[in-house]
Amino acid sequence: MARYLITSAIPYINGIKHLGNLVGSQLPADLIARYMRGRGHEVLFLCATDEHGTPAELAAAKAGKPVEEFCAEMHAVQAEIAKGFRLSFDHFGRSSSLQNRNLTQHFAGQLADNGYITEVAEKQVYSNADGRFLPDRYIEGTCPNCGYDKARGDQCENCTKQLDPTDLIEPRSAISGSTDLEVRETKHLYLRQSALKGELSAWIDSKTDWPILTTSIAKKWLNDGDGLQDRGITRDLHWGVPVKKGTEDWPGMEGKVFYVWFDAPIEYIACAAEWADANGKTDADWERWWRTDKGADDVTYLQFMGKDNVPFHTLSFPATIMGSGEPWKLVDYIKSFNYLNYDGGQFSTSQGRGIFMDQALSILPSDYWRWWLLSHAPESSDSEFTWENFQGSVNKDLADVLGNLVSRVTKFCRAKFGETVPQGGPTGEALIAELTTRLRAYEQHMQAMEVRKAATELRAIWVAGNEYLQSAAPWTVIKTDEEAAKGMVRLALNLIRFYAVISRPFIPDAAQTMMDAMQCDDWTWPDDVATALDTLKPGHAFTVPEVLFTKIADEQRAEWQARFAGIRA
RNA sequence: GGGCCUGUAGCUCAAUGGUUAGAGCAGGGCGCUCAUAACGCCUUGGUUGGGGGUUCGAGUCCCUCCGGGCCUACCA
Repeated sequence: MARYLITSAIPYINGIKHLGNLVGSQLPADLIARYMRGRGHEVLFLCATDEHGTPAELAAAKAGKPVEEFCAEMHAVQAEIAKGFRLSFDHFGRSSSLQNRNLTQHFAGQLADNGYITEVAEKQVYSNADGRFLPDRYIEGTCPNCGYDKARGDQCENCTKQLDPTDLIEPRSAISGSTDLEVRETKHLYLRQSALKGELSAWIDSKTDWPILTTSIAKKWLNDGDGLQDRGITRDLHWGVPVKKGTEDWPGMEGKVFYVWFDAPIEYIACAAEWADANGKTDADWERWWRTDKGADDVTYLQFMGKDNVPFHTLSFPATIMGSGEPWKLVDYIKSFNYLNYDGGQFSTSQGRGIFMDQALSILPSDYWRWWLLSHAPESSDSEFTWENFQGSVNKDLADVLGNLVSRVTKFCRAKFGETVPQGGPTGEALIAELTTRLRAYEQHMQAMEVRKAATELRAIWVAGNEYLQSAAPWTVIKTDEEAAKGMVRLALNLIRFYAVISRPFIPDAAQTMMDAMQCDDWTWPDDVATALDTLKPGHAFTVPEVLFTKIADEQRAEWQARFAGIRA
């Protein structure tokens, strides 16, 4: 038995995420977590909400609530939706937790002690009307290059020219519209990533099996221009982890907080501590997942994220760990994803375009979404959601191939032999051979985290069941050889339980329904297919389940297509 | 501007430089009647974005052009 630490990129607190966010991190992480558990491995699967930063402050203000209250509410909302999608986190934490505050301050202190922190005085735009410093992109004005009047302080969206906020003509606050802006000097802490460049490069170079998407982004940042740059890790905000050097005050840093991207990955660690605290466990219980000097040597650590998160996970966070000089576990494999597009354009949180997680669950059960999203995961390039494709996949794969198989087997048996597994002769050698080959391929794809290929193989395994029934034809055989027909049906009933076990990572609810119908609770992974298909013995009672998957009708599809075309209400 | 990814059948995708470029869906035909009008079998469909090059051999490697996308360090 191996041990797997699995983390999903932590979703930002601000609002409900769309299906593109889901398929890029939480969902594939859940797939692998469930699979590894199914294989009998010890798994700690962690996720959290990323709560600090300017957008959270602004959203809270807009909602007329204290930011702490806003975040607590949104965390509860996201936790509920995660449950709805059956995301099997061992703990769903919060980056604003006390554990993360302490740990973030601890790391900063370690980094400072080891000489990896420098203080930099810089000039930044301050808005008197808003009473806050403005990040570059929160300043708008006219582009000096093309004259576009909604250019942002970091870049003009119209002509794509990179800008400095002071370049803008007639700059104004994007928050209040105020033009009462001034440039102030402020001091910030920088993480000296440049001093760790060699170590980071060697580490990245050693990861030859990582997705190209992951390593190419890391190498770009390492080698582009002057190489890896130091990064500011503090901000002039109220909402965040107060800047401290361990437990000591940090002179000159009063009133400042750490940058969200400094404390967010540390939450992966703090979340394990939250998990321990929430479950009456000791420090040793979580440290054995994270400290290589306290038992984490045999842990394999897998991270899942969208491509926009890659620089922070390949460089900044590892730099934090390396620079601490402490034996924290570094990630072993980073699975990164491209983006999911929606009907010819992008999913957009700000424009409310596409399907959001709560909306998805309001129209169809989670398994429908899980299956489509995972079997179309944007692994090698951006992929595209269309309602036609979704309807086709769900109806064909889930309803026709798998759902109908369960129906035909259980109903045939009930009609001919009653609701118990019949006694019959041996059968199905060819099927067992095929399933064995395909199951091994499925396992390899899951181990390699090739999500699409795993889904394809799983579907082929379902199809094999229909092929078997069609060629065995118990409905014909029963007329001349009842014993043989009974053997076929017994095998087919066992096939349902077998499918429940191996399909559970993709479609946990349907798997549970299938298992319940077989009145069984044996989720043992089928290392030997022949043995697995002999689990339900003659005389074992079963029930005919409700239809596993209802098909999506054309009218429904058209209605949803229209409903989600425009702006989110 | 720079870097990276990507372009393969109507659609969604496969193919360590090595047989005749393969699957699923959609389309066509046949079979079956247990089943959610479901299932199975057979089948149509390709100048691998264009052009050039390297090689005994290129979807794959190189150059170039065209299209799509992402990143470019103070959003997260």
